[in-house]
Amino acid sequence: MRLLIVESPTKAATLKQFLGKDYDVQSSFGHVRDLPKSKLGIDVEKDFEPSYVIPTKSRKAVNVLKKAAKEATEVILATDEDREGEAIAFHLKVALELDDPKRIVFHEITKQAIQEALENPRSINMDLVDAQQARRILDRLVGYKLSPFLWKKVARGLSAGRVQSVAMRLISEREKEIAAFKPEEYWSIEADLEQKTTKKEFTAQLTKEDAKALAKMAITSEKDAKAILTNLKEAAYTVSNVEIKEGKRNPLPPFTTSTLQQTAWQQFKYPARRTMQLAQKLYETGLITYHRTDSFNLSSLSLAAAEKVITKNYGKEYWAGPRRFKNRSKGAQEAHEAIRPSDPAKVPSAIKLSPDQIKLYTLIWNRFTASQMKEAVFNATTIDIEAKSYTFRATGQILLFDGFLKVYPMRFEQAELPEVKVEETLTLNKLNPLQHFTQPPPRYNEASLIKELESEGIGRPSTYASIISTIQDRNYVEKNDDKRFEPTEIGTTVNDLLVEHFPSIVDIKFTATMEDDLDKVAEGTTEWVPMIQKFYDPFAKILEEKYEEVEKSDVSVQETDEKCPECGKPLLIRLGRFGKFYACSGFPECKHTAPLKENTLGIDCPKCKKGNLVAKRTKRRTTFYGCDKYPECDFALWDRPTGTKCKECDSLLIEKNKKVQCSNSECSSHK
DNA sequence: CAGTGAGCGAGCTTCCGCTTGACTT
Repeated sequence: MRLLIVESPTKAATLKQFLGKDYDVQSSFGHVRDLPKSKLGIDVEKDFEPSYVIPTKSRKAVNVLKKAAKEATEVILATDEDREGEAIAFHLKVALELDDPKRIVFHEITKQAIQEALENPRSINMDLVDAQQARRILDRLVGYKLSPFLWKKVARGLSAGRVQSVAMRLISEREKEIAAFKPEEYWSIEADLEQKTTKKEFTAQLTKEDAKALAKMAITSEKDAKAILTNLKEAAYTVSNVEIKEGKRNPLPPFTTSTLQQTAWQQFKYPARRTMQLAQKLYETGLITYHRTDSFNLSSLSLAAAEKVITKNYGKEYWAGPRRFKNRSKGAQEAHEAIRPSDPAKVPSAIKLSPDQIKLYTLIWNRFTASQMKEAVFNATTIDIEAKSYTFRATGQILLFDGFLKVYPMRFEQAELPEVKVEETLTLNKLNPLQHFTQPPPRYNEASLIKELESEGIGRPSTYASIISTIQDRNYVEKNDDKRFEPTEIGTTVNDLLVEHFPSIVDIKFTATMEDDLDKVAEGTTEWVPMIQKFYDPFAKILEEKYEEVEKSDVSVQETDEKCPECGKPLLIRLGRFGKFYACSGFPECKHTAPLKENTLGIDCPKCKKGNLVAKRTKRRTTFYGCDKYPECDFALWDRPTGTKCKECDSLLIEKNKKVQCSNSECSSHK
């Protein structure tokens, strides 16, 4: 019996079917050894020697694997072919006390690919393992050195890291751009025109004055726009150019983790976490390929299956021939295929699952199938019309062949234009001046943040969802009513502090530079210890200086003119983990605290009559409304009070599911 | 349904990336 170890139990089960009775196939459930959670675990004085432990979570898997290894004639490590996979193989070797395990890799789960892999074993690539160790150690040093700095200088429980701090910075900087943004007025002018012979109407946009493009015409006020309208009085509208071109639109590549998360957000508003939970189920059920991937690769088998499905369901003219896509994103490791249906012949309508799972499977199936379908073809018409010194332009497009759009619809605005000839004059029905204002850049949502992180090579498919959780768990950001991220006070404070004092760490390019260095380690051209040393020495020195230089009171304490209602000493505004609050300067003798006035609702507490109601959060981040005199008064409501009282019982009215009702469940008007 | 702060000492918070359940809402 030979033992073959992979990372995922689902993959193990699939492989078992291919390998038969002579093989025991087990899974490691990811990494099996890691740095200890409760301390740094790196001896910075001794060439950054790491002390790895087997986390309690991995203990069970390691025991099972140890036993299986003892019974096996041979152990084959078949973890993923990337940095992390190689490191898992190495840690398995150590944890299972293996002498000379075979190391194999395969990219497809087919009989042939597995056979080939088994015939070409190699040993563990220690350069690649070292690159992973360097990555792990650097992340630990940054995270476990900077976080305690924040505890000391801002508030306990905060955190910083190579990835999360840059994600936070993106959000923070976007907010600053929005705050600094000054909208500028501009105008456009459109002409409603009509062909004299057919009476067909269409609209054209003013694009030029003489040869000057619209942007340079600087129509920045109603006065400017009106001046043009005056100039155009009694002008003749003559067609000066007609151009008809055939356009093509190509399908998008199949999904990777990041594009699946983005699209599921755009189409269904699923948070990344939810998408991953659903995808996990689909993967375990055997319906889709592995869902944590950055690769667009498609196996030959899947391409052959796509041909069959497309010709059968849509006709031969919809089959594009096998289409392959290249990944251009930074830091892609491509250990897996793209996310696609395991068996494209399983059309979504034949699947029996929960509605949410079907929705996601359908999306994955459509995207994959469309990626192998013919491009959409359309006619694009451009008509230029001259009126005095001005040029107007009308554009239209007509779909000639839907191609992949049949399966994966994308925005396509069909617009038909009349058949006009050069020098033909048109009737002007109306000129419409339209006022616009330039818009600030939009705040990030889950989709746009993941997109930005991926394009900078920050984070990995397995971590995008957790990055989003982390910055919310730390109260650094909140989702607004549009589900877009806004920084909190504590988030802004931490970001500004890191940007000011540790600019190189929270530099958006930091990860890209690190990856270049890691590549050199993986190639064997650089040693990992000097690489880390070169980073750590200046970092440790700056950190030491900053412990001296930065004063906590400058960061998180503000003085006020107000007096403590309990003891009369001056009140301070302190910044804690959950935002700003009033605190007595006489602490610890006086323990008075209160929420900021601007956070209260301006509604008196109906129970103690002294307090004011304020929105608060539970530990699970759900909002409730309580008395600001807590703990003296424990009045609280789940739903937002309107500020008016019930006519029947004098209790507060609340807003529930967009309807107003009485907060008193005993009251006859409760419902 | 409810936190946060100071300073003394204890003990604890914290990173990223690989993988699933075992928990409870």
